Amino acid sequence: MSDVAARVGVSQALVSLVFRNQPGASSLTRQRVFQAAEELGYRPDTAAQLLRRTRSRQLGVLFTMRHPHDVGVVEALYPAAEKHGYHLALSAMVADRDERQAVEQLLGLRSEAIIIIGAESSPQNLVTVAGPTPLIEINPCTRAAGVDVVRTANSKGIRQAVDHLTGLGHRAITHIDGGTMPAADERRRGYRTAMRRHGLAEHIQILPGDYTEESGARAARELLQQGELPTAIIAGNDRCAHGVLNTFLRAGLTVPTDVSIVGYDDSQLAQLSFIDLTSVRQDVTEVARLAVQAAVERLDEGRTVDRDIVLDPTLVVRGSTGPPRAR
Amino acid sequence: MSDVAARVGVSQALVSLVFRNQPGASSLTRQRVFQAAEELGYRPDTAAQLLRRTRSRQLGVLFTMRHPHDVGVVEALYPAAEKHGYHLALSAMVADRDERQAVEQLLGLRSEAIIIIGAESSPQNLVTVAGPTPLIEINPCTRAAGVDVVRTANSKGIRQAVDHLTGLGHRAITHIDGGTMPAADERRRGYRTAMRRHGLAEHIQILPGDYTEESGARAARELLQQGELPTAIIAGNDRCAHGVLNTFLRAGLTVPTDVSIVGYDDSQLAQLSFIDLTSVRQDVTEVARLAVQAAVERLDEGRTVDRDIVLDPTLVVRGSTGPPRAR
DNA sequence: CTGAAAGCGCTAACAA
DNA sequence: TTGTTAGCGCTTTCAG
Repeated sequence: MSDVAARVGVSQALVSLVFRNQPGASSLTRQRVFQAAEELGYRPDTAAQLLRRTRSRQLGVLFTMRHPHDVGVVEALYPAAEKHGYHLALSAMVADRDERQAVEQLLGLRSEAIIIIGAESSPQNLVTVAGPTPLIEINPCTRAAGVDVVRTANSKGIRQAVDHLTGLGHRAITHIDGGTMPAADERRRGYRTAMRRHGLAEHIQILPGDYTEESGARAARELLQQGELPTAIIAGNDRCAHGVLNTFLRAGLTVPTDVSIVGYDDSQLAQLSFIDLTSVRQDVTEVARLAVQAAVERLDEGRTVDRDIVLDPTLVVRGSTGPPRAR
Repeated sequence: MSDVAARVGVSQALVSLVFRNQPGASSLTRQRVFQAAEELGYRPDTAAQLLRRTRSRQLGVLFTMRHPHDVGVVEALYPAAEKHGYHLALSAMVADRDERQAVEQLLGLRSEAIIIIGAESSPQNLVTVAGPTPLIEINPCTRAAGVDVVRTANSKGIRQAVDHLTGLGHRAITHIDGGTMPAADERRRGYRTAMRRHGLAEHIQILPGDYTEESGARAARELLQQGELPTAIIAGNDRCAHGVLNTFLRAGLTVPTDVSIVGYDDSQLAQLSFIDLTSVRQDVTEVARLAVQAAVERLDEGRTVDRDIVLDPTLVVRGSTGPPRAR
């Protein structure tokens, strides 16, 4: 930077102003600075900026790449953050690298807040690691004090699915749950409640799953072996539904004539023409927007009380659900 | 850090040594430093380290999250980098955020080299942006001078697929390509060559695709409409194969009895029990290892000539391929 | 084994 | 509109 300044014949501070688009430099100077920078191949050094600035204007993002829905959220976070003048620092949660380590990395880079997407473990220990840095969890497993949460009303989503199916005439509706995965608990409870509300308590059947395709396939095989199939299945998420769907197709059943299937997330998977899955939509753009907003409220607007932001999901009806075959 | 030093009653420099695990501090001092840090909640500041250190020991990673294979590579990069004492800085390529911007971010953070996974555009402009920073491309679309490349021998992989299918008795083998996507060109050429080598030039049929599920589904529908199905299909990648497979299943065909299908990547998708796709494997662990090694050679061992590292792929035979039905 | 001092590249507060 | 100064938190070098 001093090279650029020397070349133009001005002070470093002025060059700094120009690069930050701050007022206080004549347009002639601006031009000359940019030209000199171009010629010298100068690029501002983020590390030095980070060190010197009072604010880093960086949001840390903790994510896994294994769930299409989470991927969608990350993608949506970029424009959402930019709108408020923030940058994103990414850190992946992968095997052999626990969440704690990932958080440490983001903190070391001076992230002002950390957005965690679909963490599988409790945020409690992260709170102690993060200290005063605001934490925002998207679709967490469990809540913790001091953490903002953005999530969709899972029970409501499941209720919509059950309403839709009963409206079509279904009574034997089975749920394949997500075990201890994020939001699974709420979806399970929502299923029970909705079934009771429709007077279908005796048809309540919950099979264990973990949001993976294989868990869906396993559950489907189990149902096939039992011989007594339900007329509809609500899977814990789209991936699980995918496993159920394909396993049934392979077994020669037709969907939705033999069985109706509902997923959760309305991820790209559900939208594929040959999957064409009725699914409960969580709007990733909206989720991302609200997560960033929560961070901004903490950082720029002085909010200190926790927020629990709940979005209403919407059921997207596609070709995997229909009336049950008359029996 | 000065707080910690003051608390223990030593100089900052000593505390620094301790945190970097450098020799030159007594074990008593070490203990006391760590304890004081714990009590004060001290965490070394990455920005300051980055600024001061002569080497950042950071590798930038540019990636998309949409292809399961790429995700696998990113995950494998963490341990590979750590083995050489490097950290990873992640930057996603998403819509509205071009590769150039992503590279700028990584460069600003002082990445010593940048590993690019499956970029869809030519690396040529990135070379000018990166300047002297080594670039390593994993499965690129096109090669560029000054860039190391790690890839699998795509033509060899396709040849193995063709060999496998002809060995089963197939003659009408169609390829659904990846258009302008990474490695698609080579796979297409490999297909043509292998078919000719088996004297099946007249059976060469290439349908357009783009590595997405939908492109596979589209191609499959087209084949169904034509009425004249090949006995086997080699898809450009696993996602495409997935679209083909499901579309055929939906249409009432059985795989592999009616049609055999081969994918490419051997991603998690192919490994799912209900997909069970014969696929050409690219070993992500090995790819990641070699990419990091290429960076290390440039950075620590003074290599300046470009390298083109080609891995041998291996065909993983699963349930989606079998002998053709006698006609 | 330990400490003092310089400075990485930049920004913020002030002075001109 | 521009320049001066001080220092962010750490590492490095050199001297004890």
